[in-house]
Amino acid sequence: MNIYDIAKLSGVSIATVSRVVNGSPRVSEKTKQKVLAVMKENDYTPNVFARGLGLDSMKTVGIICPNIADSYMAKAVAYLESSLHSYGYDCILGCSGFGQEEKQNYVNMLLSKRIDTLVLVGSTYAGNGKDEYDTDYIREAAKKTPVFMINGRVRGDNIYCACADDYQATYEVTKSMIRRGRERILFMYDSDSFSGRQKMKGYEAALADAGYPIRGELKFRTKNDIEYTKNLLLEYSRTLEFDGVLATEDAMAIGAVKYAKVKAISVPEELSISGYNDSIMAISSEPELTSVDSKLNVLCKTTVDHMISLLEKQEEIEKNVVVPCEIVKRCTTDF
Amino acid sequence: MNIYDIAKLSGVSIATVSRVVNGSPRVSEKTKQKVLAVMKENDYTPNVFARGLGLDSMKTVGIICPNIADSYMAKAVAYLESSLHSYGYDCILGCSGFGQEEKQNYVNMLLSKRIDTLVLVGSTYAGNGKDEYDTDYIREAAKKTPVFMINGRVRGDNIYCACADDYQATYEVTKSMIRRGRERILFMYDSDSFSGRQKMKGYEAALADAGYPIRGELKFRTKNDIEYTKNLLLEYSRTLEFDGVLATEDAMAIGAVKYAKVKAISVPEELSISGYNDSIMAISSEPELTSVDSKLNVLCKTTVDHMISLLEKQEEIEKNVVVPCEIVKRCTTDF
DNA sequence: CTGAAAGCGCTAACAC
DNA sequence: GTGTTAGCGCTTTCAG
Repeated sequence: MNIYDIAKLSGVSIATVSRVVNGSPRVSEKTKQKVLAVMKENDYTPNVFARGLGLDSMKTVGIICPNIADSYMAKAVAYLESSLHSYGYDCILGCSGFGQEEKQNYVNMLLSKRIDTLVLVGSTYAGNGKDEYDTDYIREAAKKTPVFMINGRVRGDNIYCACADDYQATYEVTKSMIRRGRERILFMYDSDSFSGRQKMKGYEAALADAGYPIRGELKFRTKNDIEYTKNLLLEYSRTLEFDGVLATEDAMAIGAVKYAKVKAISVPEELSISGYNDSIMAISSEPELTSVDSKLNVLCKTTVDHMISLLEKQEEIEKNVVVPCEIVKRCTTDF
Repeated sequence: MNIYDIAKLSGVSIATVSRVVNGSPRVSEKTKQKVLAVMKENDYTPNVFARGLGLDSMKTVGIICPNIADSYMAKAVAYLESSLHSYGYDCILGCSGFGQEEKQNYVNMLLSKRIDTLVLVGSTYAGNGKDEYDTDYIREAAKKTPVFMINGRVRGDNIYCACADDYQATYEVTKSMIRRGRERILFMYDSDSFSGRQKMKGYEAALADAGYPIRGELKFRTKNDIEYTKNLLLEYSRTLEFDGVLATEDAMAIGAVKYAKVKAISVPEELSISGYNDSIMAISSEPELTSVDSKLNVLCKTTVDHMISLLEKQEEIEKNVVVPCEIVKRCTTDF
C-alpha cells in the first residue's frame, strides 16, 4: 500500500495525498477528509525511506553512551528519549564501551545513518585531557551533523556541551568534611576523564584553601565497582590512613562502606563517606550516603531544548552550559 | 558524494560500484581495488535511505521497554544492543511507560520506521492476564514484523517469547525459607504482570506443598520503591506479623531492610528477606540480600540468536523459551 | 565481468 | 486547489 494506491482509491493525485499526509493547508476540507478516510481504511503508513531520501532527514537522533547498564547513562538516555520523543524525534542507541576505536566506529556508524544530530553521553568522550587528537573524531563528526555532549567538554565548531559543575561539587563536599574536622580525606577516582579531572581539581582547591597539603597517596585510583574498591582498600589499609572518603562514583563509596564494615570502623562517626550521582545505591546502603546529585535531568533537558532550537528554528545557541550540582546530605558527612 | 560520483571517478558504471559496495563476487579484482580506493579517498558512505527504499530493510531492530532508567531494563537493552551490533544491526529505542495507549503508540511508531523486527522488554507488555484484548496490538504488529518478547508470554503467529522461570524461583525461595522455619512469609508484589502472576503462583505452591495456608493478608501489594515500601510496612506493622519477606523486586526488599532497621528487627536472625533481579541494590544493602538472578543475559542472548536465525536464515525457531533462574544466596535467608 | 535502465515511494517545484 | 513531473541514491534484472 503506497501513495499511488491511496491516490487511486481516493480519486486524486499523489501530490494531493502527499499534501494531506504532511498537513499542507492547500487542500480542500472535503478532499482531505476523503483521503484521510481511505488512508485509515487501508492502514496506510508513508514509507520513511522514500521520505528520507527526498528530505535527507529522518527525525532521528543518535545517542551514544559507553554502557547503558550504568545507572547514570541509563538515566540520561531515559530523559533524552522521552523528551526527544515529545518533539517527534526517534533515538538510535549505541553503546560504545570505553575504547577509542570503538567510540570512533560507533560515531561513524551513526553518522552513516543520516541522523539529524548526535548526542554523546558521558565524560569519556571528552578524551583524557592529554591529547587533543583523542577528540578529533568528534570535530570530524561535527562537520556533518551537530554534536551535543552531556557532561564532557570538547572544543570545535558545531559542538555543544552541557556539563555539571563537578569542580564546585567536590570543592564543597571536601570543604564540608574539613569543617567537620576531617584531616585525611581519600579521593577515589577511576579515570582521567574530563569530569574526573574537574572533580580532582575541586578536591585539591578545597584542601589548598584550608591550608592542607595535597597528598599523592590520598588520591586513590580504583574501579567503579563495589567489591574491587573494598578489596583494594583492605589491601592498602595497613599503610593508608584516612578519616574521610570522597568518592567520584557511588559504587566506590559503597565499597568504602563495606570496607569499614569489615574493619569495624563506624560510619560516619569515625569515617565520613560521600558518594556521587545520587544513585539508588546511595539509599540502598546502610548508612545511607551523602551523594552529589549532578542534575542530569537539567543537563539533558537543556540539551534537548537547545537541540530543537538549533534544528528547527536555526537559532543561535550557547556552546557551553554549566549546571550546578546539588549535594544531597545524608548522615555520612554531617553528624 | 554519491554512487554516481564514485562511478565517474573510477571510470566504471554505478552498477559496478554497487557490486563492490555489496561485496558481489562478479567484479574483477582490479576494478574492485580501483573503486575501493576511490571510495576511501572520497570518504564515501552509501545513503541508507536509498538503499532502504530498494531493499525495504535497514538492518534495524526496534526495542521497546517501559523505562530504561530501571536497572533490569537497562541491563536487557545493554545485552541486546551489544549482541545485535555484533550482527550488524542497529537499535531504535523507545521507552513507552506502562500505559496501554502509550505502548500501542510506540509499537506503531516503530513499525512505521520499517524496523526488521521488534523486541518488547518486560513483563508489562504481556497484559494483566485478565483481558486478551490487551495484547491484540502485539498480534497486530506481528503481522508486519516478527515480535520478540523478553520475559513476557503472548500467544500469536510470529511472536516469540523468552521467559525466566519465575514460578520455580519463588517456589524455591519460599521453600527454602520454610525449611529454615519461617512460618509467615510476606509476598511483596507490585503488579499483575505476567511475571508477577508466575511469581505469586510459585509462592502459593510452595506454601501449599508444605501444608501451610495461603493467607490473603500476607500478599502485600506495594510499589517498586524503597521509601514507599518501608513506609507501607511501618503503617501495617501493628497488625501484620511476618518472619520472612519474599520481594519480587530488589527495591521492595531494601524497603523491608529499612523497615527492619527502624523497628530494630535483626536481619536475618528475626526476619529473612529475599530480593529479585540480583541488582546492584542487593549488594549495596547491609546486610547484603539473597536475590534471584533471572538470567537476563541468557534470555537476551537466546532471543538475539533466534532472531538472527529467523531473519537471515529463514529457520524455524522455538516459540517459547523458558530459562531457569539462579538464586544467589547471601546472608538474608540462610543463617 | 560490466553497463544501461527500470523501478523503490515520496517531496516539491511548477503548471493549470 | 489540484495534477504533472523531475529527482533523491541505490539495487537489480537484463543485455552484452
